[in-house]
Parts: sequence; C-alpha cells; structure tokens
Amino acid sequence: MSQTTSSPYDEPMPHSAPLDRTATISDVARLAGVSVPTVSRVLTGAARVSEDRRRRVDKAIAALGYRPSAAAQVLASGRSTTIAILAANTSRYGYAEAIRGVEESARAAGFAVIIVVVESERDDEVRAAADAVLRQSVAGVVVLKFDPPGVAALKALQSAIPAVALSGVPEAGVPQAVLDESEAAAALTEHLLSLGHSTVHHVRIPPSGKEDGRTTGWRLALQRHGIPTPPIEDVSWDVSTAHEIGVRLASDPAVTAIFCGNDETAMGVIRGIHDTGLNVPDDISVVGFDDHPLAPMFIPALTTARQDFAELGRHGTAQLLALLKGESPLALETVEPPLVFRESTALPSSRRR
Amino acid sequence: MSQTTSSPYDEPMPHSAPLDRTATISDVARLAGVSVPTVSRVLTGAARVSEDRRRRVDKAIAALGYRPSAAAQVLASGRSTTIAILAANTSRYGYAEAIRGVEESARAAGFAVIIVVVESERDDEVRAAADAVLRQSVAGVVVLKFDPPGVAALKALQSAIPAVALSGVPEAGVPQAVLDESEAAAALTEHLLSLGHSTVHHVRIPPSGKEDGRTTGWRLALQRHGIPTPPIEDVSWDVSTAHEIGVRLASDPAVTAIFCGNDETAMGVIRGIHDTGLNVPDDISVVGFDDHPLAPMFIPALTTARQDFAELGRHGTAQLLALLKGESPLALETVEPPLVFRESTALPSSRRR
DNA sequence: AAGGCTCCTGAAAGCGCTTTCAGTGGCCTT
DNA sequence: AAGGCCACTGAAAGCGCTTTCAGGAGCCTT
Repeated sequence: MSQTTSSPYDEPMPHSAPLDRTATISDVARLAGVSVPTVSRVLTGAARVSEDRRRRVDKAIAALGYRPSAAAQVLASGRSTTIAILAANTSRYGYAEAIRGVEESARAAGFAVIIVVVESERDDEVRAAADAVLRQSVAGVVVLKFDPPGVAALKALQSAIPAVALSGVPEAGVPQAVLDESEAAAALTEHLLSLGHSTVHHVRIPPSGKEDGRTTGWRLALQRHGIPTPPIEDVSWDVSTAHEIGVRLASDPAVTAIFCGNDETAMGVIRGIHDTGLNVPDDISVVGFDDHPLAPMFIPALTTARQDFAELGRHGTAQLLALLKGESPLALETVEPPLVFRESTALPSSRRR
Repeated sequence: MSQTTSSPYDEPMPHSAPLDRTATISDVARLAGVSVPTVSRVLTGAARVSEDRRRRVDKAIAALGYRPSAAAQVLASGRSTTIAILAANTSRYGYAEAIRGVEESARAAGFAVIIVVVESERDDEVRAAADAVLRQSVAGVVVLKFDPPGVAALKALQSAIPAVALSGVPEAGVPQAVLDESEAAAALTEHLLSLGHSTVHHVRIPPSGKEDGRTTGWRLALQRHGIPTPPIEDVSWDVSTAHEIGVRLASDPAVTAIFCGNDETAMGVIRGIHDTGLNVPDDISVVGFDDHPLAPMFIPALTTARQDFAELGRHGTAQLLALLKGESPLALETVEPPLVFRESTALPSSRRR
C-alpha cells in the first residue's frame, strides 16, 4: 500500500459504502426531452437556454429530486465550490468562533466547507493535513494561523492553492485577515500601569511561534515606561494550569497586576488567587483578553479587550473569495480590539508590596 | 437558473478558481512505465502488484508529489471517504466538543469531514442543508440532534444516506449515540431536594423539540417527591438572558434552588443573583449541567453533571463507520453523566422562605 | 435572393480515476 | 507433453458532469 493513500476501509471493501443511486443529469435530460448539455446549461447558467426547455428541465429536476454531483462537477469543470478550513483546534473559543465566521460567509457565497485539523506541528501530521486539503480539490483554504501547527500547515501548502491566513500578528506579503492584538495588549497594560501598579506580570498562552501580539504589546508597554519585563508565566490550554499559576503568583507580594493571554486563563488565575484567600481586584488586578461571553458574568467581571473572531473569519473568507475571483486582495484591514473595563482591575493594594 | 443550483460565481466565471494542474495518475503511470490501472491498484490496494512495479510506482508518486483526486475517486468508484457533520451551530460548547469528537475519529479512520450548518428549522434552510450534504457524495452523516434545526435536518435527509444522530434523549429505531441526560438531571434535582430545599426551579435552555432530557429529569424528580413543578424559565443561548432571569428569580423569596440547563446559563443566573446582593450558595443554590471547563473556576465553583460531548461525537462516528461497513449498529450505549459536587449548592438559607 | 448574423442545440470529447475483462507467462499436475 | 491454474497486467469502458464544436433555424442586410 502506498504511503500517500490508504483506504479507510481495512479490507478490499466488501462492505464499503456505496453511494445511493440517485438521479443523474442524463435522467433529467431524458425526462425533459432535451440533451444533457442543455440540462448542464440551465444548471450552471453558462449559456442561454430557451424559455420552453428551461421550464421542462426545471420540472424534470424537481420531479426527480435531482441534485448535481459536486464531485462530477469539479472533475469536469476543474472548478471547485468547496473551501477548506485548516486549524489546529476546532473547539476552543477563538478557534470555534473563527470557524463559525468562515463557515457563515462560505455558505452565504454558496461554498461548502471541509474542515481539516492539524493537531501538532509534527512533520508527518502537517504533511497529512496539507495532503488532505490538496486531495479534496478545494478552491481555496483559510488557515487559522494562531499557533505553530497553523503556521507549519500554511507553509506546507506552499501556495499550491489559494490560501489566506487568519492571524493575530500583521505580516506582509501574505493574504490574510488580522486582528491586531498588540496595540490592545499594550493599552490594557497601560491601563494597569495608570492605575498605579508598578509593574504588570504576564501569563502567556501557547504562542503562534516566535511571539504573539498579546505578549508583544505587553512587552512594548512596559518598555515605554522603562519598566523591566518580569519573567513570563506560561500556561497550556488547560485552565487548571492557569489556576496553579494564580496560586503561585498570589504568593509573591510583588505581584499586584496580571495581564493574561486570554479570558479563560484570567478566570483560572483569578480562581487560583481566590483560593489563596486573596481578592481580585482588591489585592491583585487581573485582565484577560478576548471578551469571552462569560467574561461579564464572572465574579469579578473581567476587564479585557474584545476580539471578534467570527468577524475575523468572515474577513478572511471574503479575502479568499476575492482572491479566487482574481480580484486584488482586499485592503489589509487590521481591526484593533476595543477595551472593555469591568471589575477585575483596581488601584494597587496597600497591603502588598 | 435552477433552484437546485446556483453558481457561487456571479458571472460566467471569467475569473473563476481553476484548480492548479497537478500530477495525475497517468503522469505517474508514464513515469513509472506501467499502466494506469496498475497505479490505481497500488493506490487502493485492490489487487496485487508485483514488488518491482509497486516500487517503481511508489517512486514515481514521490517524485511527482502525486495525490489522487478525491473527486475522481468518488466518481469512479462510487465510494466516498468523506463524511458530513450536520449541525445547527459550530461554536457553542457542547456543539464544538461534539464536532471535535467526530472530526477526531473520522480523521483517525481516514475520512475527511465536511461541515454543513443549518441555522434554523425554516423549510428552505433545512432543505438547503440536506441538499448540500447530498450533493457532496459523502459516505454518511453525523447529525447533531440537539435542537429543532437538527431534528428537522435529520428528517429532511430521509435516510437517503447513512446517518447517525447525536442526542441527549434516547430514541428507538434510529442509529444514534446518546448521552442520557434525564437521569443525571433528576439526580441533580434530588441532590438539591435532599439538601432541604422544598422545591427546585428550572431555567431551561432552548430545547430540541418536545422536551429535552434535562427538563424531563428535573420534572421527574419533582414528581417522585410529589412536588408540583414551578413555572419554567426559558433562556436563549445568549448568557445575558440568563443574567436577567437570575435577577428576577432572586427577587422571589420562594426561590432557594435553581437547576439550570447548562453551566453557562448557571453562571449567568448566579451573576444575576449576585447583582441583587444575594449570595450563591448561601441564599440560593444553583446547579448547572455539562461541567464546562470553566465550571470549576467560577466563583462559586459549579455543582453540575459532566457531559463528555467529544466522546459522544466519537461514539456516533464509530456507529456511522460500522454502519458503512455493513456491520450491525453498535449497541446503543447511553452514558449517564457523572455528577460533580462543588460550591454552588448548600442547605437552604433561613433568611429566605 | 444571397449572404451574414445571432441564438440555441446536441454530438463528442474528456476531467482523473476504478473496474471489468481478456490475456500472457510461469509453474504444477497428470 | 498437454492441460490447468494462478498471479499479474493493460485495454477499454464508464462514473456524472462541462465544454468545445459544428450545425440548423430564424432574421436582417444588401
């Protein structure tokens, strides 16, 4: 068996999954009393068909419950009406929202979407993902370049196919939609500083490579104020690691303000602080990022920066669709997330330091 | 233009999306010095090929970076290695997790997955979704029967294609994977009752039709104790509606215990109660459902019932794959979610009632 | 009346594969 | 030595569509 393909059915498929025989274009043609190309023409609108025949075809289509086969169409025309979403994850907040946005606009434009996930940046996995995308004859792909697997997968595609990236860090030369995170991160950090905190600690979520915009913004803001950057705390996507870090940071009296990579992490950190008997924001201020739907419900409600991932997905898809039509890529529109101030930040406590 | 099809490209596609010309099977055959069928045979493993030729073919495949076209394969073989996920939503917790589970097992089995969402139960939308699934020549479909659109879409498929449903309520005769929610809901309600609460109010999330297992379980538990069911409060998926209801319920001194349809709703309700100056669980006990990742981080941490939606998705996919192989559907395994007791429930307050 | 258009139509080819089907050669049996 | 089998292979057909391409019909022009 070749390496590039292996049947999902283990045996020579005695029990494979034969597609139900449904009406084909020639059934329609026969019933309507026209030729196959004529049916094709009313289907695709590629050429004019007389009113009379068109009506007969439409009737036959309805009568047979005919649906053109996407596979046959792509094969014959060399054009596809399917796009792929390439992502490292499908269920985490930002990812799921971005996917929702992509799906929505794809559907609105008449495109089907296949989703392929690449869990790690391991070479074979990345290649498998790229293969999967390429094998499916999709018109284009939107890749969630939020993390190393995403970055690797995009690279593996080698522009063998129209692709646009969804990202948090602007980058030149690549078709992409970006939510500029660094400015908002900087603003959030400044907010904490302006409250009187002498420094801001950072709990970093898994980055997309070198450094993501959130961390960069934080670093920049501290730099602007000539404040040395405290050591970064890293969390995994598992919120319990954030909890542990919250406990640990609470034990350090130098910590009065914390900037977390996202809201879930902020909640974990706050809960950790809470479990040591300290209070947020009285003892320690904490900010998150994203404005997760639960951020306003948390007690204390989170100060954070709103990210519209679904909109990012829609932008990216629009970008891709434009690219497919041969239009010049839309202007690189970087949206700066608005800050939302709630309850998790306050003046530094006199009890600490 | 026909109703069943409309090109996503508005014009006669001068600027359409031509697929990049890549190596085809005959390129491989030529380079390897064998016939096309031979290449096909090494690809699919459908018949034996001499060691010598197989090696030459593999080499040619690698040299050309050849990838078989899924569209051509499905067309020629009448068999598909793609499954569809049909869902009303892709980003809400339970949905996203279920989708993740489906995608994981599909990928493990070598299947690609396309995702089609049906937002409402409106007839045209449901039909469009069913059409989309059917047009794609997928081997089968997993439908998230969590809500009315899901139910309607499943019906619209009319078993024109192998399908399994993911659901919270067991139902006979349909291939499905179910997470039996009613027992856990009843147990949660009993828990509240056993704490001494004289009744339990229910905040219901959008149901899947008649009544979902969560509401049923709650109703059953009250019935068992001969307690009349208080009026149900309905929330939308928007957490702010839960917040409003929390505020409202807090103003009713008869309310000392609340069973919420899911954890997000519970958090909204708790926050609403909190905003009226009351405390959970001292004044009012609240339970959620799902054991959302943030449930243990919330303050107070939520008492809830754990739902493994990803596992549900995996089960459903296994079910579908078995069905495709012609095997008898796996035993209907209904998993009863384990309860997890945390901080949001307590004895009834003497200050109320 | 002849030529030239414009419209509309069907025949035929072909997209990239898989799947009969008919060999071909080698190796065993009798 | 003849017959049978088996393992392997390529020619050809065909999956359900789209896309030339070559007409035929009708209508204007000259």
